[in-house]
Amino acid sequence: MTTPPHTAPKSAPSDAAPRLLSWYDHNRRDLPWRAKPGEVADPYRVWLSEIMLQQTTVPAAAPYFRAFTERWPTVRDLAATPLDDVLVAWAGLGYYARARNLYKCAQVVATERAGRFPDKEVALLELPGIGAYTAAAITAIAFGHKATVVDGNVERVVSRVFAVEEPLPGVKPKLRALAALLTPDERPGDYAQAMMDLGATVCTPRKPKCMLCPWSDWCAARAAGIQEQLPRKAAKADKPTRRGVAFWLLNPEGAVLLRRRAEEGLLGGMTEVPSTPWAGHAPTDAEIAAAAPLDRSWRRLPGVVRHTFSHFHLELEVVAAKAGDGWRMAEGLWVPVDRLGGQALPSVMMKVVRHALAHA
DNA sequence: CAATCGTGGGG
DNA sequence: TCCCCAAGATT
Repeated sequence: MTTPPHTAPKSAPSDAAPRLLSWYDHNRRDLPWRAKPGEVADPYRVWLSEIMLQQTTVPAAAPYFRAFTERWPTVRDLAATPLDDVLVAWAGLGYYARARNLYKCAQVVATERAGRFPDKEVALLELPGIGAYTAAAITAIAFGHKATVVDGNVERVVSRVFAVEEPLPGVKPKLRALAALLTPDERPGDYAQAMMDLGATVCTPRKPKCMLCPWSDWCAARAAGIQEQLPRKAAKADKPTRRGVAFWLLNPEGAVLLRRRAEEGLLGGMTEVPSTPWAGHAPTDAEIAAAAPLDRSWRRLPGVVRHTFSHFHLELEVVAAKAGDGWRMAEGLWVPVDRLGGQALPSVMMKVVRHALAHA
């Protein structure tokens, strides 16, 4: 990789890593998946936590981690359970491909590797749901082997200390190379977590607390006064709005009609309240009639359910009906309203349920 | 390789 | 209210 002429030479003090580790030792955070000093890390717990933490905040992941590890203490326990139980337990956490890949990975580790995770990045990368970041994190944190962990925190820290002004995501390879340059041979797991802790608590996206930073004395971005502007990022595409109509159908036994979504794609494998397709336009009467699970007179409930996914906004109207005679003709599963908690309902569908119960 | 894939909290 | 963002992976 060549250094652009306008960029200052990259260098770090030789004691950069020891200083960060010292900071880490004095600012240790107590997280549910983190081994206490002297404890041996459990690769299963490290793996599970890293999957849950992908693009997910610590407060959001923590209760799920506790529930999973209590119910499935080992990877073999997880592998022995039905996929649908895992999807129910994951419901609400988002990015459901993670849950499907988590399950696949548990199957492979349990059946082909005797319940033991590989301790090398190249082998970890072969497993479902494990990419460059997670492979490095498991290698360093679970096995104590040197690996360069690069997540959003590390990218931010590195882009600042070296004042890298090229925008993400194009500059990722360069940031990775710089991060590798900083990575020490000693205490690989602690160093990886220290970098992420630094980014999460000190070198934050907005208002970084440079006064508390162990690297503030050599941080190039701080010296230039541009720390709050780094890392630069390419502009994001704006989110379109999609619209649909959801069908709240109750049978004479007080059960509601639900369906299982396709295994792939958005909310793959999760449970839903039946609806029209979600399109860029409000569904027409014909589209509504075509999507209705039964030919009934539907009553429109007041209000709209709004939800924002990763790449579009959704507005759902909800219509309701009593199934009456012939309700068994409808395709799907009938679930008593008081047992909806046992279903793999993603957050958007929980909103629909709450809306229907409040207005129906 | 750009797009896809959730959710909830914070400014 | 709205946009930003969080311990990314997959195609």
